[in-house]
Amino acid sequence: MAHTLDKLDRKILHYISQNARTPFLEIARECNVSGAAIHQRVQKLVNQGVIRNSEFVIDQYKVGYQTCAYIGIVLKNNIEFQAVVDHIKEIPEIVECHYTTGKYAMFIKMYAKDNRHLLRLILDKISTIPGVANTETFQLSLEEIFRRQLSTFGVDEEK
Amino acid sequence: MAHTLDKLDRKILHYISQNARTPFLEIARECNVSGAAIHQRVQKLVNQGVIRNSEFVIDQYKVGYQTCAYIGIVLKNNIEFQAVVDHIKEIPEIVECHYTTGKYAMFIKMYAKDNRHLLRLILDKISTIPGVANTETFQLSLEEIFRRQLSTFGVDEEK
DNA sequence: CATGAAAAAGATCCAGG
DNA sequence: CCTGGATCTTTTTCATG
Repeated sequence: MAHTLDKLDRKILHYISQNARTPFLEIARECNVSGAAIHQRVQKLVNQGVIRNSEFVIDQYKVGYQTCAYIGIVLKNNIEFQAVVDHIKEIPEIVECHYTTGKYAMFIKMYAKDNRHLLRLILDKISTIPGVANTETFQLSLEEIFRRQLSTFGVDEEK
Repeated sequence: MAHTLDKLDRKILHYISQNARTPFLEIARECNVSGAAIHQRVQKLVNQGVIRNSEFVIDQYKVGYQTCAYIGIVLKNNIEFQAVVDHIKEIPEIVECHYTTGKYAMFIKMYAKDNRHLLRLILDKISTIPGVANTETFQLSLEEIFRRQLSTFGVDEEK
């Protein structure tokens, strides 16, 4: 299940997970291997699915989305999750969707332009999905304290 | 505050937010402009802070982190947030940290290798931070339903 | 699996409109 | 703010150890 990553793999992940445009040759120099080696390793990691994709991270606040919230969703009894997920997926403002154990059936992360927009999305788009019993909103303050990627890639597995 | 993005800016953001290694020349072809134009636009977006950074997205499950949780944190009265944040930042398994309004003072996202590790992190690392009154954990199921970036960049602002 | 060298593709710079 | 072209950098391929 968990892939075995050696030191070089982890070093590569460390660099490219912080900056997807780091030149492979630069990583190669840091690691004292050839550029081709980095290229082959990255290729392998992509094939193994360890690397999912790459993306430029956009500052949502600067493109007009001033509000963000986590929302816990409680479902009615005997509801088929997948049907609800299908509806969730149709709402572009929702950027993450997870199943949870405990209090809520699902947990989502959603952006909105402002508080009014947030309320409209919850009342008009989410609460009206068949099967949704109720929701609880945890509104995040405008200031995101930090956001980063996990950087302790499989430390302790092998050497 | 919110930057005005025209159609071309949005198209560029659309492509590079899905794949940070999309060649600019390819985007240029799609948009019927020169490669230099894309280059200049991206530069501008970076300078404006609309583009924050780029990253390769790692599959945490494949590198040994089987568990993920959102955790709401309640603080004791009269606690200085920053001191708590400083402690939070020291825990590498925590990948997001936000202030929240309402029930909790803060909301974090944290990865762990397994349930035992998760519990250890909560009890030994988080609960012991001076000022933390209590925490509530929403454990996410192993299967992340989806995760994507917001793709409706400032739609409706200008043309 | 790594290497170095060669070929192909892309990024960056710049003068000009 | 765009363009085309020159130039420099990076990626990718491949034969070899």
